[in-house]
Amino acid sequence: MSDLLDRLRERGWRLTAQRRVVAEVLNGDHVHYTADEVHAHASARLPEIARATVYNTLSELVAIGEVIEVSTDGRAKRYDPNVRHSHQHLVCSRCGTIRDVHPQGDPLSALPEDERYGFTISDATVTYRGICPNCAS
Amino acid sequence: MSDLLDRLRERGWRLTAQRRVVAEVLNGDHVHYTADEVHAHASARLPEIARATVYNTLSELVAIGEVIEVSTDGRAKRYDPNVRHSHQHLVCSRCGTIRDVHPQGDPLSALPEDERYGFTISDATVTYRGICPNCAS
DNA sequence: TCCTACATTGGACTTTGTCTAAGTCAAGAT
DNA sequence: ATCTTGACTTAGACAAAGTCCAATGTAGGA
Ligand SMILES: [Mn+2]
Ligand SMILES: [Mn+2]
Ligand SMILES: [Zn+2]
Ligand SMILES: [Zn+2]
Repeated sequence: MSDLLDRLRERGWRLTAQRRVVAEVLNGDHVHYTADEVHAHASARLPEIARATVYNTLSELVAIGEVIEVSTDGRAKRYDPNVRHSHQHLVCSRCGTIRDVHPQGDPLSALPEDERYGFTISDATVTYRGICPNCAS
Repeated sequence: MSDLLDRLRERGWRLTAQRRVVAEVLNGDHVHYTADEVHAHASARLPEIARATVYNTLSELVAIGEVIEVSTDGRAKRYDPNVRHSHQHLVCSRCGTIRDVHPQGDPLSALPEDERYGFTISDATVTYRGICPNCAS
């Protein structure tokens, strides 16, 4: 569970107070915050941080590959610091809770050649949906 | 390739001029329009149709299961009249073109029991991403 | 310490979608 | 054929999520 902040320091990323708190918010397992949630958490530590800065920082983290953008529904995108192991997501249809999952096998190999339409395919993302134990009870 | 309009008539759906043109727009293979695109196409036939009516109609079509809502990116949702055969999507990362695909096997069986976190899983959607032949050349 | 290229800010703006109150109409009943 | 009525449509206000910009601030190298 290498810390996002550590990874950024190693890269020699220009480190401002704002970028630091954003990186600190994006830490832990199964973390999938929206930009607004990141802003809310960051504001607790650095009240004057601007919404635009959170968006800027998240976009840059995604661009350099240190954070993944996840859109599980048609709502706000979520930001995921778990880039170490490629993974997929399991989402509760009711409350929106998200868990990281690691399905076996390669979904890409399940797609027949005659259905590739000449595309150069680079990636397959899988989203599992269901009801979490909390919402079921 | 049963026509969406036919399916709606069979259901005894209240048929207005507005609903008719929306259903006519959502016809064909690999059709995945955004609400705005549906509105644009519908306006060509019925200029006074309101944006809200398009949204209302699409929501109802989704609710009764005659159209599927697809969100491949974090942008606008897309509406898909192909509900006959369950399918997945192949998306061009550059131009956004979408093709229907039918991968082999059940992605659900690839998810180990110990990674289900007590969820009752009902569905798995797969999105393949790559560059289409048009964008590659 | 100074400089400056890069980061931050607040607010306007855009895109996508929802909501409501008032007007219209499809289709069953007479 | 006309009436009736609940369902449908409309315009525009509103909301959520995200982008853009010109002015201002600052991290980090010289
Ligand atoms: Mn994740
Ligand atoms: Mn489709
Ligand atoms: Zn839940
Ligand atoms: Zn393309």
